[in-house]
Amino acid sequence: MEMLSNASKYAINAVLFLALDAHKDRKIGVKEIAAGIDVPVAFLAKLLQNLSRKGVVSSTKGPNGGFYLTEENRLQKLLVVIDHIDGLSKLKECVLGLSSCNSEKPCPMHTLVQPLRKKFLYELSNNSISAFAEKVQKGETFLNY
Amino acid sequence: MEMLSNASKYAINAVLFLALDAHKDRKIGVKEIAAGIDVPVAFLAKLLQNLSRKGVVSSTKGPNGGFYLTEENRLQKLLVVIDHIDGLSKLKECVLGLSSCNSEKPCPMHTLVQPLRKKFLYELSNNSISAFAEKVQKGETFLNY
DNA sequence: ATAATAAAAGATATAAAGGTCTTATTTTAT
DNA sequence: ATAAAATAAGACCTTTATATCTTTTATTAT
Repeated sequence: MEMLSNASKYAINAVLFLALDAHKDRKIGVKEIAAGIDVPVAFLAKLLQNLSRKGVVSSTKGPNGGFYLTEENRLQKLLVVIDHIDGLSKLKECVLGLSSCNSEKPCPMHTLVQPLRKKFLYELSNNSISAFAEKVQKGETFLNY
Repeated sequence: MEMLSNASKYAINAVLFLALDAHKDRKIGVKEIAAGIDVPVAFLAKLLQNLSRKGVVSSTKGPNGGFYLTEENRLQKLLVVIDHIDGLSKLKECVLGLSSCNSEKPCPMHTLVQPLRKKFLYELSNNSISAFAEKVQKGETFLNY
């Protein structure tokens, strides 16, 4: 159940950090973000550049530039972050690596794992970045770096 | 939800293969196992040596030697295989990598992930190697390599 | 005893993930 | 226009996981 690469973890943390702290007129530089979420700055820069190219986050260069989220960005499901960084294939392959495993011919772990994965994917593909951020703003969940 | 390393996947496959096909008087060499489950033979040899040292599987050298499972081996929970290969720490750390995350101060993914992990760990720590193998023998699950 | 067989052990190689550093490029304020 | 600030891009380095190869040790059958 180590589900996410460091890359995806960092990216999700950064996106939620931006959702909470950044706005169109309050852009945040990668150094500040990296310091804020305690991850390697150059590595995070790469991830944010990727997400920016894919339209998951927004950015502008130059003085007072930085990363931020538009309304459109915020409405995206959290799963798109994982999708663009790690891809979803690993989340869907047989847990034992069997190519023949499926619901008709389930491997010995399939009936255990399949419902868990389904729940995981369902929640992350039905809740937006905003939705997760709001749970933090309401004090229901926490991001203490 | 890529939960297991290749090493753990290979090891589980090998252990279940042994549970199904090997006995005290029908030991199986690593070449045959690796061919049987379609994994790299030298890599699998290392894994089985580890598991043998830890008492998860049994082995004897020389002609007619090979790997097999004793009754004692078979009664162990499947989780011990993962534990000895990958360790369990990764299965228990915060999915977002936050050291401060716990049930009192849950991260935004904690309430989703925690029950899934709990279920996963519960089943693997309560069902023996035999139990998983029997589901295959009964035709309830499948191992088609 | 000896030869053959198979695991055990150790050294080495390759690939992928994680991470850093340097050089553009774009934007803004002066 | 120019300098400064920040992202973008590309090359590079390190570590871990994956995988292989060679040598040693133990066991068995002859």
